[in-house]
Amino acid sequence: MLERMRKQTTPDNQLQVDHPDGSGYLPGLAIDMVIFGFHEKQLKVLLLEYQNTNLLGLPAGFIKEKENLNEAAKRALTHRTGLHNIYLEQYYVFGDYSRFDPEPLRKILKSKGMNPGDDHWLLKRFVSVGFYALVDFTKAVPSPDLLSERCDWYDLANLPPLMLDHQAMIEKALETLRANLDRKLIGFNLLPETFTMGDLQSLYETILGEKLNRTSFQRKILSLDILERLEKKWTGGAHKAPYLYRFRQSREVAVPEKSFL
Amino acid sequence: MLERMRKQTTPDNQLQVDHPDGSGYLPGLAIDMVIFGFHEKQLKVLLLEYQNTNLLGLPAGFIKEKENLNEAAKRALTHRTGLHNIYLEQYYVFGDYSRFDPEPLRKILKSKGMNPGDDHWLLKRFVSVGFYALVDFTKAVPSPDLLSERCDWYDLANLPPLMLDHQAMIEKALETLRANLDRKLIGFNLLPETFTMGDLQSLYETILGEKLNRTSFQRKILSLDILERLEKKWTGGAHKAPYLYRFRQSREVAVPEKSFL
DNA sequence: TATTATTGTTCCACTGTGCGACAATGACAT
DNA sequence: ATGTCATTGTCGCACAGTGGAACAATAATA
Repeated sequence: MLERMRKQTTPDNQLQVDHPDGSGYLPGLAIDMVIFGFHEKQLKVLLLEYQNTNLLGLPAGFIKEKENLNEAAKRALTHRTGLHNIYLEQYYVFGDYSRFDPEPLRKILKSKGMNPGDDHWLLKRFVSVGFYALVDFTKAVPSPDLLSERCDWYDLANLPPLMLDHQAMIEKALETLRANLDRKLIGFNLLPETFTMGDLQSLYETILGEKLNRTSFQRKILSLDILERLEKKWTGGAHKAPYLYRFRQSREVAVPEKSFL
Repeated sequence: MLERMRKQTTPDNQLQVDHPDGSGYLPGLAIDMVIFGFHEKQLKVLLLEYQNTNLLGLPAGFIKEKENLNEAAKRALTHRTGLHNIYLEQYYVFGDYSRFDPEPLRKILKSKGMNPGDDHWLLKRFVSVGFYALVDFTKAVPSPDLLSERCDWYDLANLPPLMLDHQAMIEKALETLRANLDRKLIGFNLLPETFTMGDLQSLYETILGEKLNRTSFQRKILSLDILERLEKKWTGGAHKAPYLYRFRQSREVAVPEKSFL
């Protein structure tokens, strides 16, 4: 009984960085994750900071020899955010040879007191599968991995310089999110469980990068019959209090739709 | 002068199948291609047939150590169809461990007179990047690869049993094509250079799997202002001859659009 | 109690779509 | 030649969906 209760989620951060051949993982294949959040009308991205290197980059992951690719991505996502059951989707494979540049990783490993040879598995060419995830900013608890010092949210609109091609990876993820936003109902994954119509609209406006008509937006969203209206919210604002809504469907599944905006 | 004229497209089929470690290629990573064609109101897929094995499968490819992933896919596509400048897009990475099954490949290698050991590189686990391509059926010249006996078109609506998870790969490719069809203008890549409005409509109907209204379809497509009307066609049919149209834009680039159907 | 900002809702003009109608046409049969 | 027939190009109309103005309701503040 007690054993069962004490049982922790495996830390599973036991990446064999010091083992030069990376045994146990598929060689040459990595996962890079763009984890989106939304807070104060701004899109956020979760980034890792590596100590003493001035380097910032996307959370990454590797695939175990007998593990599913998508499971490996879920695993990495859970470790960075503490969250389960998150909207997560492959969006592109970054496979250009020109991506290959071992220097940032070498710098990071050295900062960890290692002196990896040129044949260290982390310094070889990687093809990287890009995933993006949509999380509830208020629930995520960012935590760094073995190689990094900090894990924190950054404003998407104001990103610092990133290592390798991570900037381009984020841009492509945002493109994909934009394209999917009006075909699937995935936006809700970025909001807390209850929200106002204004919250939802400003989320859509931020992602799409354009103003939307207030009445049309409200009418369209409500006509989809996916929201449940709750009691009034009482904001601190000097104005009529808006209703709170809750998303009806399981927040996981994307409802296939004709473009609805 | 003559040398230049005689110069052939590199056969480049020199896959080192007999070399047990597959040197020169990225390990554990493959490309599988769903090549779509359209003929007589039917969607077609290009499949490879392996002699004496009763096995059918999708054209595949591997990535050279210093090659871009997308270039490797282009290379494979060109070798199977003889065509350059074809619409080609990544659509999903198949990375489940359960895909791993060396038996079909072993059978194929044996049929080629080889007796590969369990550690032969082609018998290891592969993660496969799925691409789909849209080609002009009338221009493609299917040709098999080193391991296969024949390369031919098959009716998508009536597929024979396929090896591994290739059936699911095709289904997912079709889903993606469907979703993209009304956001980008990629359908034209499946038609010859000139076509009638009826051809175009039946292409859309076949891909989407539903009847479309004739007058609305015509009005919508023409309003996009992407077609050039040519002289009349004269069909053998006992009815009014339809106009021929030609796609204006480069047939390569997908025009981003709000969903237009 | 008045003011102010925001929200919920209604209304109306405009656009786009589904669909029926009809004339035009090209091949074939008679 | 003439009539038949299937298909195509085009028009018109009813209907639905959208953008945007307008207005009343309301919650905090002055």
